[in-house]
Amino acid sequence: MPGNVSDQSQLPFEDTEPHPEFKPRESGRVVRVLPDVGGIDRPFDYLVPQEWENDGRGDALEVGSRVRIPFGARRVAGWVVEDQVNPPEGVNLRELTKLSGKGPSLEIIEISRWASYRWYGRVSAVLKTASPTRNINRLPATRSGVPVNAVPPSWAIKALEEPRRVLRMPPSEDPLPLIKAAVKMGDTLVVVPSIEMSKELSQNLDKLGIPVALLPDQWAEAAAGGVVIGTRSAAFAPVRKLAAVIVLDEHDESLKEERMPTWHAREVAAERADRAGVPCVLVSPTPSLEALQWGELQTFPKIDEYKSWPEIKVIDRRSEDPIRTGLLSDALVPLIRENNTEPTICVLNRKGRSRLLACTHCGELVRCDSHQTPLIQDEEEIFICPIDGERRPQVCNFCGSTKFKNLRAGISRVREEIEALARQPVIEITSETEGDIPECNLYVGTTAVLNRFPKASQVIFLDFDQEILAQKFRANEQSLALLAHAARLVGKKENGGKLIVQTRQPDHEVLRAAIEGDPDLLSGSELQRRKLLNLPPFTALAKISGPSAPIFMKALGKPKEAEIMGPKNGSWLIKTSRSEELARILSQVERPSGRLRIEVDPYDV
DNA sequence: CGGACAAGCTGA
DNA sequence: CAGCTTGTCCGG
Repeated sequence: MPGNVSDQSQLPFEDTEPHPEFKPRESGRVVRVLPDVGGIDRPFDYLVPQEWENDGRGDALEVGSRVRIPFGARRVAGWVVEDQVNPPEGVNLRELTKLSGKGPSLEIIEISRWASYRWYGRVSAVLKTASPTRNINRLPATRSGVPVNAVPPSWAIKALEEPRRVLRMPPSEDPLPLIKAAVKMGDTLVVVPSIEMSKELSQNLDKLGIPVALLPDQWAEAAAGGVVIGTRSAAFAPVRKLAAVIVLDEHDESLKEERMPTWHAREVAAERADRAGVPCVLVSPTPSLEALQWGELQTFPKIDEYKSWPEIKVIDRRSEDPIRTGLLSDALVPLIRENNTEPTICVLNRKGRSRLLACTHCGELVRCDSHQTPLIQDEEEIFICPIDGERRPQVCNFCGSTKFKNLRAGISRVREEIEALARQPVIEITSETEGDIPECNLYVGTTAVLNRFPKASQVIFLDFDQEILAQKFRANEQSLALLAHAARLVGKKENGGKLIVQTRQPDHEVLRAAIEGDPDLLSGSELQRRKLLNLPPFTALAKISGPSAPIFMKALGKPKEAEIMGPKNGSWLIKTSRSEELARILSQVERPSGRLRIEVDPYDV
């Protein structure tokens, strides 16, 4: 993970120096307010109403306070970002309208400004995530200093001894001892990738008598002090006196914000720890290359790690006849007919009834006229463009035939096939599946299916080559992380759970790493590969897209520190050797009006 | 972002 | 030229 952006001179708006010899003018106290309005990234000065100084609101008003302000013709919310400022000459100051409540502290405002510079975006967008969801006027009693009786295991103590620690924790190991060890040190921030994990953790800590503020709902409790747990946005959570920072499953993609600025919770959390001078532990069964670059790796004994990964059964499909067997090999049949106490989960990363169709008559692929992308077969008789949702009847564009064969089966069809082969009901689950899932022995779904079950007796990857051959530069890393995720559902080797992987590349390093329970088998070669190809974490990337992208790129010119690629499908890539350089180059361009998306550190190019 | 105001387009 | 759309500017 790239280092800190220490040069603060480029930050979105200038801090004026504190004013030791500040003289209150007759006109009264003036604060600088950043409006909570999309598209605005500049603070404005306001007068604090005279009566506020008498009724206590003046004392409550501080940097970070949420206020309402008159702004042009309307009233909007905003954050006080500076107190007791000397406004520029010749502006007619207006008065604050309302003190709405507490907001992010100066520390959080500063980290927000850093993040908006580091990932190119508006400060107000970040401050929004850092703010409570409802108005908070007073804080509850503090939960700091709750005694923790348990003696932490030595690995947990060791993990917290290093300022920048990467803890490779085997898939089925419990992170709770680490959190307890951190809580012994003081107020701790724990960032996790999913709501489910944050809830489970907070319940487990509650059981131990350690109360937890669960973000984003319990902002006030967090600000009062104690242990704070939450998903991505919790990287900006208030913590009273930060003593340690822990990021669980730091490799998980959901820790990255999708909207602009595209900040990564792992890096924000690490930066906070760094600024506070407290230890930061990034935990993962399969640490990201970014993390390995950033800190000191700590692992469990090899034998423990090996035992924590489940048994992995590889079904080598190279010798099979793909026409006859399709996605389901003969070796799979007895496995899906099994009945266990926990369900069997089949994973296939495809959506829709069918993903790739060809005309049986002329062999032409079914594609969208405007996007050239393969159309999805939805209900019978209809093709749908995955990009704009345009519908088209099932007629070949070239020869008018109405018969098609599917070259790659989608989930719906596979479900039917599995059901026939397994002789028992199968339920399909995708990311769109909502609500309670009926009880069943066999499920099939996209990778989203893994998030729906805490346990499984076996997880079957129907087409693992789809994962390892994906045209993404992180495909290998993501594939191993996927196996680690599944490994958690089926448990350790001694629990008897199994992962079953159908592949034509049984010797692939991703599979070898999982089989041996040794992520080093992948990360070593992966680091080399990335270095050779000049990819992150050895370089920094930004993807520029949107209608205003051409204007932005024109204004950017050709900086000599950057390599510019594109345009490809209307978007450009900017590559520099370091993220500091990238942030500096981007910040020097005047932002054009109109829609523009700048994705710094994209997961995929 | 959204309002205010200005400049361009349309229809009678 | 009213009535409407589209564009540009600006907010303390």
